[in-house]
Amino acid sequence: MAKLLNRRANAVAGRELAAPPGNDTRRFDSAEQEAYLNLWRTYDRLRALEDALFAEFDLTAQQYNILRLLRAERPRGLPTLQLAERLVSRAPDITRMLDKLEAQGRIQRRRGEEDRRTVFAAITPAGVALVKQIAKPLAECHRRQLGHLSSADLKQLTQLLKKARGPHEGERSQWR
Amino acid sequence: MAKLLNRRANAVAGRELAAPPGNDTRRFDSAEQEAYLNLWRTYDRLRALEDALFAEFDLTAQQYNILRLLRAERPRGLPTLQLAERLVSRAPDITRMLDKLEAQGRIQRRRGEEDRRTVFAAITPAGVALVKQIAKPLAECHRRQLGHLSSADLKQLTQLLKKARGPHEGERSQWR
DNA sequence: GAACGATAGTTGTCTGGACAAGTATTTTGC
DNA sequence: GCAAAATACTTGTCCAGACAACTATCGTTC
Repeated sequence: MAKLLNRRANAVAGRELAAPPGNDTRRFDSAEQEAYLNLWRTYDRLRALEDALFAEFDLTAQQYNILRLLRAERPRGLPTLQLAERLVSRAPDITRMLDKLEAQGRIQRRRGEEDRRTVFAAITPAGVALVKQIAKPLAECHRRQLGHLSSADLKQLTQLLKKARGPHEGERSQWR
Repeated sequence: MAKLLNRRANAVAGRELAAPPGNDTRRFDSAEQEAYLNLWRTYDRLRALEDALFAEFDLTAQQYNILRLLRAERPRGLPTLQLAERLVSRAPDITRMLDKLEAQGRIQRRRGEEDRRTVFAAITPAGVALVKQIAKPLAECHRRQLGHLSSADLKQLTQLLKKARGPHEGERSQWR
């Protein structure tokens, strides 16, 4: 796009908003804003890759994460709201997400026996099979997403991301 | 959450999935996956803060970004699709987003004169006033989001995020 | 042990995002 | 210079996510 972008940059030059050129922060109001918008953008780009893969299996990223968590909790499963807490992003519609997975035969639900308010969700053999089937293409997808980063970069990125959200994780969060 | 998490960790211990403990990667299949899920989670947490702020002004984050971009392109504005390209995350429904902003009096639209297929969107004085009004609380929000990171951490995080999405930005992207 | 509040999900309903098909205008090929 | 292809949106329609109100069950209090 070199050409197009340059044209645009020129078009803007000389306007009141002009900021010190050669400064990467010129389009941003602060370093915090720049970091946040880059976070958003990077998430959006990488997410698009995953979404395309999951779509092939008629699944969403959140649904896959539910199956992943339930596979680790076999065979008992987890109560609905505990499951929701562990998901990557908050899910006020956890009930309906589980409805769909159940309709697809990928999970099962049953009332808790001690506490009849709770509903345990557990992965079915079909669900496990699906997770297995996705494993390899998903690993390849992760490599396409981030495989170009060195191991050190990956580690550092992960650390910085944790540090960035640190103050915003609840005390009880699984993500602390 | 220390207590709760430990309780759960114990509950899981001894199950088939048990992995080398003391290893931060234990819940993940690869370093790439760990980085990606941390990206997703961090985005989700920080985003929640911004959303709450924008909601006070009856605005979404995407809408604000539209106004921000248009303010930088005063007074001419931008053709609809060029605007969509520059947004942080892709927006197939750019038309309706602009519909709403127009209905709220925050932008104006007019047909292009040279090319009557294009529609230029430009920010109105009311839109500019709104952006100004939000500026201060938003800057505070950004400080709450990421103000706990050092300047060096912020810079490094931004750099790593750019590097991470590098191969996934189109040639013509504004975000290269 | 009945009443009140807390907990665990579920359902109603609205908004926003996604894909695809449709319309108006311009550019291209011959 | 006209038909066909490309461009720049717009509209139809569906599905996912969000908040709030609702139901069922449990714990607590007196």
